[in-house]
Amino acid sequence: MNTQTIALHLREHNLKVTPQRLKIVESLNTYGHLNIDMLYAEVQKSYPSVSLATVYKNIALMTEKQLLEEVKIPESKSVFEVKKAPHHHLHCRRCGKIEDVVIDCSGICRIAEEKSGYLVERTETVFSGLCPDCRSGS
Amino acid sequence: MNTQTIALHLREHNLKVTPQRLKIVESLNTYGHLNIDMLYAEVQKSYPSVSLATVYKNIALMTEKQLLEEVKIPESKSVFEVKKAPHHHLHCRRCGKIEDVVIDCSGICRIAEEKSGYLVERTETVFSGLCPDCRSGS
DNA sequence: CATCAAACGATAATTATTTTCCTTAAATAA
DNA sequence: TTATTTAAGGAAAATAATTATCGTTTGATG
Ligand SMILES: [Mn+2]
Ligand SMILES: [Mn+2]
Ligand SMILES: [Zn+2]
Ligand SMILES: [Zn+2]
Repeated sequence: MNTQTIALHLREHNLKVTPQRLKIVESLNTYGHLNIDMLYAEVQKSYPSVSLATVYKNIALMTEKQLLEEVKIPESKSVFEVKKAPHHHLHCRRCGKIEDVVIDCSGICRIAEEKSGYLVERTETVFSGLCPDCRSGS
Repeated sequence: MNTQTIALHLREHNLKVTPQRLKIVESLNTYGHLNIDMLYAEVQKSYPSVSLATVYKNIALMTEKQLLEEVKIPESKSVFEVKKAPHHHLHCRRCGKIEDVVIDCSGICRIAEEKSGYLVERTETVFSGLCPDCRSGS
């Protein structure tokens, strides 16, 4: 996703296109999943005078507008990502890496509905363990 | 789980059996999943002079000792529960109810491993939607 | 009951997040 | 291009959440 596309998305949501916002979204495009502190550090690289409040305000705003999404990971800080098609997450307990994985969960989802009587609209799964690198002791 | 059993569990982990701790665990037994504020309010009912710090300290301690477990729910505060066999959660976006559901996830778990090369040790799923009550407009 | 360490409550300190308010800059139209 | 409008930025204050400190109390043990 390039700058033009990001700008377009911001405008679609009636958000002004500012360099700080572009940088936030670009950082997320580059790294996938970042927490507040990492995001602040990234933006600071390009805009040393950026305020932490600006990062907070923009993340909150863009998350509200469904441009970004918060992912809650067991035993660690929430990370944010650019919203995309529904998917699930892998989390390495050793190096902290977070990766996407697309899996069809309709099966267990249907079972959950049958067992509980709930109407399930959304399923979020986090698989925790060891990534390939950390598995092989490297 | 009765008071004696809870006391036993506390002692097993070298934790002194205090009325505040008993009340915390009893509250979780009664309500299943509670966040910090609800837990503090519950303990206050029996011990009006309890300190919020005591609740925080005990939750942290008992979670470390694996007596309790934190559950992170999308778009809402973390809740705590007494640790039990692995299971998943249902969350009603309307009334906030949180329920357990036992589902075999070994299938999608294996698929996640194959797709990613990760070694998956733990799978946490939160199904969000509407509980039976909220479904039927009540 | 006496002893001792752990836990408690009160409160201070720290960390995280949100709000305020004035200045700056993006969007839009002249 | 420039002027106007308004949202967004930065700095700092305010608030919320969590953790640490410390003197006192209490549970465990003998
Ligand atoms: Mn993702
Ligand atoms: Mn549960
Ligand atoms: Zn790893
Ligand atoms: Zn409900």
